[in-house]
Amino acid sequence: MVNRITIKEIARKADVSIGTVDRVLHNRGRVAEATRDKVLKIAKEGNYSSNVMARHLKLNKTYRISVILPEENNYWLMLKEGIEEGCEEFGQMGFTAGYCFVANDGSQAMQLNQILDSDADGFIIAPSAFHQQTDLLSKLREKGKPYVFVDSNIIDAGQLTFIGQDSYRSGVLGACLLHDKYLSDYEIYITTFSESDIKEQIIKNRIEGFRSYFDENQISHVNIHEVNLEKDQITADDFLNVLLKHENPVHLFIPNSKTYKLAEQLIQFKETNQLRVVGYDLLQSNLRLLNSGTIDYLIHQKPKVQGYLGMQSLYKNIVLKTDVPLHQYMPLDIINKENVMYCQ
Amino acid sequence: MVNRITIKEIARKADVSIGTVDRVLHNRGRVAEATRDKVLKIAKEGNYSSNVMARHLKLNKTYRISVILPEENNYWLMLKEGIEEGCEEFGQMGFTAGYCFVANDGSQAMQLNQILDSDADGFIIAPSAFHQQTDLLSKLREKGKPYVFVDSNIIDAGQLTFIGQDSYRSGVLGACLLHDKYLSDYEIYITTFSESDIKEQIIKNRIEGFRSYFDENQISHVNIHEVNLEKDQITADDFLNVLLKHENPVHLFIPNSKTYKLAEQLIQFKETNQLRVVGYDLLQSNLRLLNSGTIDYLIHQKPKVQGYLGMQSLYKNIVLKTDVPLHQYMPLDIINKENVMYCQ
DNA sequence: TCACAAAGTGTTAACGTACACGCAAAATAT
DNA sequence: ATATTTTGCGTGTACGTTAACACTTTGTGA
Repeated sequence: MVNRITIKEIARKADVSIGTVDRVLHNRGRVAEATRDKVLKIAKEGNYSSNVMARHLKLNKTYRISVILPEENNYWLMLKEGIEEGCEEFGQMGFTAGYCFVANDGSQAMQLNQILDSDADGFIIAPSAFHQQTDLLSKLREKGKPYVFVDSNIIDAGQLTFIGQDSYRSGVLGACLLHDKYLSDYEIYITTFSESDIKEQIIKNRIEGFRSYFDENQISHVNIHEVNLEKDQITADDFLNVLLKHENPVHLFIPNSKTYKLAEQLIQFKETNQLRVVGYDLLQSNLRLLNSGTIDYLIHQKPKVQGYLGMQSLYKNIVLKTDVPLHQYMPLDIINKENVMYCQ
Repeated sequence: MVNRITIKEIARKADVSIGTVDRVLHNRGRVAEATRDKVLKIAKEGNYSSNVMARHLKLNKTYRISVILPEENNYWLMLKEGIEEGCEEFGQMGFTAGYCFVANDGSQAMQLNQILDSDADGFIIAPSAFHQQTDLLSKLREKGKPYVFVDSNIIDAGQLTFIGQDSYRSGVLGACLLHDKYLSDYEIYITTFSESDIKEQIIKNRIEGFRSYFDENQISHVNIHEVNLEKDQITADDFLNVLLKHENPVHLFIPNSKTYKLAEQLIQFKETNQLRVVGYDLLQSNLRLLNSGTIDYLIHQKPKVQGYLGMQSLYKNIVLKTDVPLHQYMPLDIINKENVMYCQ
């Protein structure tokens, strides 16, 4: 990186003007084949790469990043925080971000069209923000605008990169946290709620991973139940009664961020049944339950870091023009009462 | 950050030349009091901050960062990796790093003097690299060079920032991971080795935190033992026998990265005693023991991220000239077999 | 043969900053 | 009164890149 060759030097070595070198390097034609080859050879030998500072100074361009998120809750605001941090760091390069929280009603299409019209230079998208079908992505592809997926992925959708967890493995981890070797027979309840399609898929993966742990390790003293409270039309109180009726001890795996929806029931559950509760995501409400000892472990996705990495990826793509890996898997963070205070 | 006022604009508004504005902003004198005030007022109103790109382009300066680490093992090489990543990202700004692994013999002073003479622009230092007393830090302070501590801290030593864990809280976490509510009386062995002063302090903090967990939660069915294998002159095999003789089940807390030194004994221990082993740091050898199920949890400090943050902090200080927090605490990462593959 | 396009190349002015230099006016010294 | 220094300020150039523009030379069609 140090002592890189400059256009001026290439020009001198090739005995042409910097204008010609520029035309060669930028493929804007009208250069004799022989000259072209000579310049390219020298550039390659000198390991030329354009000076980002100088280019940015000349172009004096600002880059607007449009961020598309589902709702303005605690979780997504943490992601936003990370993006803001990125703006601060890449602000010198002229990076700014604008946010759109997509409404879950008829106005989604209109909102997304507005975003398209605003013509940003890059996008950070949480796919679960798409409450209905959309052709936003294909339009972005047509325009050649880079977009990054955070939190959840869509396979082969032309994204620059995906930043998030491997949901299958996070399920395996959840299982491991609920595995008790010394306990004789015990029950595990997997509790879900109905969600949007994309989230549904993530939760399916988590559950698959969760079950695979017990299958692959041939653990048979565990009885796994799966309950979708909304689909099965069970109230939280009824569910609590089901849990308490068991003679065996009971563990709980809640493969979504909505643990808080069972808050009151969980507190009661914990009073009589000392077994573990594993949930997802450090929402404010979940944090309270963690601190009070109601939730034992949360699997955390570091939304703030996701946001930061999203900005960083766009910076690398747009400004540095370097490659970005297609998958940037976030660590599967285990959070409990004792390490939550240093959790990013 | 966007649409910042430029020197030229300030000059126009103040009805002076850019040279005068420059003299004011850089305090290089020979400006009339009245002019000075006028320029400063306009600069402040326009929220002036110098354009880092332009300045860097003009100065065309490269920054050399000198990295001082204890030894070239797995752990510190991960930290180096993070620094290299930072070099890549800030390479456009002319950042490069050079490494010095300090020998643990008489040549330390000579090595450190060489580093001083090489006259780098910033330093990343793992304080445990100082095997003997040194006045390197005071010399760096005299020269006004910024230095960052990673891994372990020295209080009030003039560092730009410290990047690492809160060792006390990490001990608390370790205790939590070894806390079994349903077990009747059981034993916990805290196993240490002799270390350099600075590391000794960290380990003392971890143990203090560890013990405080059981004290504060008034947990009395746990008997905690502390053994320094080197000081107490106990061989690993003898230690194993001590563990196996207990009638109560036994947990192990090894508050340093040297779990691997007990590898064979631990494997035997695990065969008869199914209780948990908690260690520190994802060394290659510890990783093997984790994957084989011998170690249950490792508390991980993300050395790679520490390295990256070190470079980032120096970049922010040297180039952006922004403030950096004095403490940047790393998360207390819980690593087990199931999440180790996505661990940074 | 001339006009005029096309191909191939060079020149130049920015972007915002830093800093050396120069020049006038005022202040001081001789 | 003249010489010299000091004070206050403006000018110009360079960093590396981009892109508009201008200039030659050759090719093409009427």
